[in-house]
Amino acid sequence: MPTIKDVAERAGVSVATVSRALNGVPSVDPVLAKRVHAAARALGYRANGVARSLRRRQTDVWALIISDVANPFFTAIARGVEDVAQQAGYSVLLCNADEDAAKEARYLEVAERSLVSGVLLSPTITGSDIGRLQASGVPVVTVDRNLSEPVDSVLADSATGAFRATEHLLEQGWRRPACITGPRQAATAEDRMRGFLDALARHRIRRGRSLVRHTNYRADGGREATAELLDAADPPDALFVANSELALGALEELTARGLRLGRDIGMVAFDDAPWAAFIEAPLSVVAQPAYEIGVEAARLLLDRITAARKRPSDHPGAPAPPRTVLLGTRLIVRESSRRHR
Amino acid sequence: MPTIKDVAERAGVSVATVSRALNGVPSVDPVLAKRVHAAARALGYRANGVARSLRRRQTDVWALIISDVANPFFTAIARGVEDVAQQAGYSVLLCNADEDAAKEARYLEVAERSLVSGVLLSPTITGSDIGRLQASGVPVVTVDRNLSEPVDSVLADSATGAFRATEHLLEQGWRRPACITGPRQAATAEDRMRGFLDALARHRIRRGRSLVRHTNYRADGGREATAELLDAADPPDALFVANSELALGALEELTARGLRLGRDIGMVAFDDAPWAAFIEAPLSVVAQPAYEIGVEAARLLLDRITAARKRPSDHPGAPAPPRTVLLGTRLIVRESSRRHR
DNA sequence: TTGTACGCGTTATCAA
DNA sequence: TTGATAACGCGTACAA
Repeated sequence: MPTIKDVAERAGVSVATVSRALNGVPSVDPVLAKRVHAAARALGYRANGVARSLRRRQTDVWALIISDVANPFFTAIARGVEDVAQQAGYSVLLCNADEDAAKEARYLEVAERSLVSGVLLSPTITGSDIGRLQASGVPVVTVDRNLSEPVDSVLADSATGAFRATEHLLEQGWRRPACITGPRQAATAEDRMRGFLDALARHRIRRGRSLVRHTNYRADGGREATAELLDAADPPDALFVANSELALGALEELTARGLRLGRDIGMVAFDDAPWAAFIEAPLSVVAQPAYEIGVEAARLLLDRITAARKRPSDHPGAPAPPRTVLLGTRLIVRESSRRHR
Repeated sequence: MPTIKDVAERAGVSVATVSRALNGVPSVDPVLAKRVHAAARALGYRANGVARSLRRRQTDVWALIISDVANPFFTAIARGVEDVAQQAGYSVLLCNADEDAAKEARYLEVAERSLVSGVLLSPTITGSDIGRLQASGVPVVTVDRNLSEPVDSVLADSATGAFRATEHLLEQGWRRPACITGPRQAATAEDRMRGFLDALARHRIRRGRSLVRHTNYRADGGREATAELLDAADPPDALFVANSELALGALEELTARGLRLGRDIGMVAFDDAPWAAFIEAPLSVVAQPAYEIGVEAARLLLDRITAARKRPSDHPGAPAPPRTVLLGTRLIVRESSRRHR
């Protein structure tokens, strides 16, 4: 691989001039600039990004650490982030924490070591530690889930979405809805359970907590929780499910038992997965604006990065306080939640 | 951020000793090593990955460039790759080319600049240019799709899978199957069409090509192609669809027209998407071993990397010739392809 | 076994 | 406007 030195030799100028010409510094003699570009092209020169980063103490990449690549909700976020990033000249490094706090921590460390210029994170647990990153001045924005410590974040209004979904089930005449939600430490899992419980309380249904199951945010968890609920002494007649992966698991179990949605059991799930409209009884869902979440988060990050550049380590003003963008959800009623007899 | 120098000062040794101690060089006095580790921990030292990479001329990250993050087939591959990578101490940088050759080229360039130690790629088109990477000695393995130039690759046997799927439709009594496949330059799109055409030929069905539609590998493409086929003079009575995204689009169009799978029209699609079993008429599919593809590809890459390390730029032997791993597919028959009357 | 000193490829500073 | 040169932080010959 040719280096800047090779280009300099071939163009008959110093490395400094090459660097300036290639980086578009205006004060370079156009004639020399032309020679430099020609030489670079002839040699197939490509700047060594690593050396550049070392010197600039910053890279043009962001890390996007999501909790589960297999979940279409998160990949939609990724697209939103990516579109904004590309536009602004950044590349995004997508990391899959796989709902595993240890994996997440590893990626957080990689991000730190690699001098990424920003991190977008959907924290596996509310206690995820971004302290080191923050300390080294790397802007962090959380998506989908927030942390216990305050930090820029873009969230959907889970609690309200869950409340409305549950209320909708109740209004349809289902008497005993249960809730299958994610791990206790996941912010969204708590919020959605909260919305569910509030709706039950509002309708004077007692002992709501006994109708809640916490599990991992994956299909297998959804299946197990469904089985457990149905095998209980007083089984539910409807399900509020906290994401589309869990819904897939619930569907499996219901199908295995020959239970038909909308007749034998009602269901609403979070996330409008691409398949939701096509299953036997099309699935009613709480749709989150996933792509927009990605876009907004990327904008927040961009803001922080440019703000940091303006205030380079000395401090003519404290950094802006953390901002939270809360986006609304939309209840899409299809067949699974309607009561047929 | 503390540097190696800070650690050295605090431990009362030279930077060389710190480097050696932290990298586990055995010749370091255990006492000093202990002091070094203590100092590092106390300062919260973390090696600057960029500086390290510059010096070592290599990083411990791989780039995995996939054609579409929203497609569960590719995310399953990603998991396979990741599991092997983690095990071997590598991080994987997931890049989403989004079926866009230009985006893919950008990521290829990022990979080159960032000195990743290996690249896994599902090429958007057979003509994707990996020449520069290869020239700089970065091992490349393609997954799912191959390139026109020979290179390590892990593929599923698309043609055979397509052949069997089509034959299955014919055996079920569907008379006029059509094929919706991906872009002309995508390797899998061609292979699957080939398998389809071979099956038609075998059953003496003429003018097979008029029953093929090329489109992008996304839901919107699937929908359009379906509409076009159904509106044609002599519409098909069954569909062979080349991936699960296209299938989603086809499903949309069929639903909109009130056509029921298995009664009005037959269908088999590539890829056993998580939802395939749950739609109204459960979808018959050609399942590809996606996770295994990822695992095998990662192993191939690992092989190349270690081989390259043993033969560091001098050449006591030519590099091993490109290897191709071809994995089998499995036809899963559900309801959508069975002929009901 | 330890420390000194150099080089990795860039960018940024400074003097000319 | 240009060029020489000093960093950036780390790993490693080489000498001690």
